[in-house]
Amino acid sequence: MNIGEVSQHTGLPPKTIRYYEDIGLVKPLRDANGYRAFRESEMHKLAFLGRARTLGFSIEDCRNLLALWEDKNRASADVRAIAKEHLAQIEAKISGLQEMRDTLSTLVRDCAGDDRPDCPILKTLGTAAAL
Amino acid sequence: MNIGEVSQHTGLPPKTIRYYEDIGLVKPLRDANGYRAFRESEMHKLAFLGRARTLGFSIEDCRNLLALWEDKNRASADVRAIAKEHLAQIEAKISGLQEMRDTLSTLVRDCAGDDRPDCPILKTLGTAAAL
DNA sequence: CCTTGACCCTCCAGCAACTGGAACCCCCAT
DNA sequence: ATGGGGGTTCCAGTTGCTGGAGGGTCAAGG
Repeated sequence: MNIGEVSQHTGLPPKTIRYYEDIGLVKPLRDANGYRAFRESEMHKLAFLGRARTLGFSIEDCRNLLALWEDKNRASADVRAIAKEHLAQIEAKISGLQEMRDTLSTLVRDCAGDDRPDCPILKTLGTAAAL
Repeated sequence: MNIGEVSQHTGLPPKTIRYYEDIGLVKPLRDANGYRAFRESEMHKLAFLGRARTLGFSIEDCRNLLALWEDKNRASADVRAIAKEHLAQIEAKISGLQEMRDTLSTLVRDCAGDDRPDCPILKTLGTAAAL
């Protein structure tokens, strides 16, 4: 399978697939002409990676998850630990963003948004320690 | 004021302050010895920047907000537009993360997390199209 | 006067995870 | 042979800093 076909099947752009090869996540064979030749198994790995990435796992997490995926003797606890840690990070990120959102939406609500120069948003950014 | 003092007052690391000068957000004077000499106004700008950044505004947004802040004739509508746009992006990010969280927490919940190799997390990553 | 330590300076490299572009090769159809 | 749509490599840029090397400056203490 050429890179284009793999790209279609996995939804990953060719650039990304090449990048994943660069950093050692997949190791496709090569045709005589130098084209990458992906086996089914490589494609499945890439699909796996795509899904793990949409769940927000870092590349390093993906590398570990992939190794566990390939390891028939792995303990599910290992996988779970990675996922839990990641989940905690996501939750932290969510609450950080929610705080931002709350502050910002208050500011936006209080801002007339007209032609006058008076603006609570700038006022807050200029003086508030309450951020 | 030297950079260290400004750093203390604003909470921004010196490296960051130098970086902000690099990209033209502040323009401190220089002492004879080459040290940056910040005026009050520069420090206020940096404090402003720090707060805008904790609200998640991009550097480019900050640049615009700063210009508006300095412009006594600005219309609050301009500021509000930037803030609203940013708010929308934050909300998009939050809901993306919430989706991740929901999927992940289901997976983590369903994973025994013991010594056995059977793991619903890897199973899902390996096969699910439902991501 | 010299040293020590805490400042400060510049410049270069690197992080994450790609993405864009240049310059080139390859293969098939017309 | 020519055109178009693959593929290849390598280099640079993105965002917003951060770390480190290698060096100058300043104030205090011996």
